[in-house]
Amino acid sequence: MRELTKLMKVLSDESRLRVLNLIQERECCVCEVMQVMGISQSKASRILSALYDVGLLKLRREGRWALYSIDTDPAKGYVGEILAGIKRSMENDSLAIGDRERLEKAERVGPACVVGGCSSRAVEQNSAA
Amino acid sequence: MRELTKLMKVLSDESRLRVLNLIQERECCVCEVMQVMGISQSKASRILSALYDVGLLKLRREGRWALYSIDTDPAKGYVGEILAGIKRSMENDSLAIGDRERLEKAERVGPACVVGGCSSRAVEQNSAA
DNA sequence: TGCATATATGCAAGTTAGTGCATTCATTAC
DNA sequence: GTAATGAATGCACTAACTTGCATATATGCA
Repeated sequence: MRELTKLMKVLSDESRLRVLNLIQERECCVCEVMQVMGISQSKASRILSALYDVGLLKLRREGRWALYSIDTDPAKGYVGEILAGIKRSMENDSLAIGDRERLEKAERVGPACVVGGCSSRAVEQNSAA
Repeated sequence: MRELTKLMKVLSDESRLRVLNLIQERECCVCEVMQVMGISQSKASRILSALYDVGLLKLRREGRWALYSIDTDPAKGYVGEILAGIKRSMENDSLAIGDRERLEKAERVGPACVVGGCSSRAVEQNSAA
């Protein structure tokens, strides 16, 4: 029960749901997440850590990059069921669609670029959807 | 997205998940929920209201009683998917099992009894599960 | 060895959420 | 009508969460 509560708590934040949506699309590094969502590096890192801590993501290190992807542990079928529901609800969501589109164009350039403001196109939106 | 976030927020609290578990079992009134969970009347009412507000429950009035049950709106299939996952995770949870067992013995006696302490057997537990 | 880059984290401030108490509302019975 | 009962809610307080800023850690490269 504690485990379920923790899982649901992590999934109760819009930013985290949006990031989950990205990673359900493909493996991402921290800098890609911050690019696409237009958020700070610390925020992106914390979101990924939170999703990781409850077992939703797995981490693969490649050089300096931390690459996160969905951890499909077959032992916990109920998690997959919940994730499937979330994914389904985001299929037609305009905000989620926009994020996925930006993800296609995202490059693994590192956070420095974003700090400089070159990716200001992807400012965090007030979720009109 | 806002809608999904609101839903997940409501489902991110242990007490609310436990109540959901009860109502997935059968229709409940406020006083039954407070009996089974050993919580205050205002807390029980607020939990049910929260679940109701996001569309998870429907309300039926019978005399002085407010009877809540799962609202299975077919329009939002993703909600059913998430609920199914939650239900599945609670099937083998000891805390949820205990709640369901107490629900079998619960009577619709009204909150006055609980305040007096006659149902003190069902004190809220610190979720050992 | 030293510097640059990608990520993680301690701390502090602001915000939000959960809960008990008391009160109010709504329905029924007298 | 009034009283009683089940449920809902305003208020105040505490706890928990979120986030930005600054800093620390870790890896790669010269």
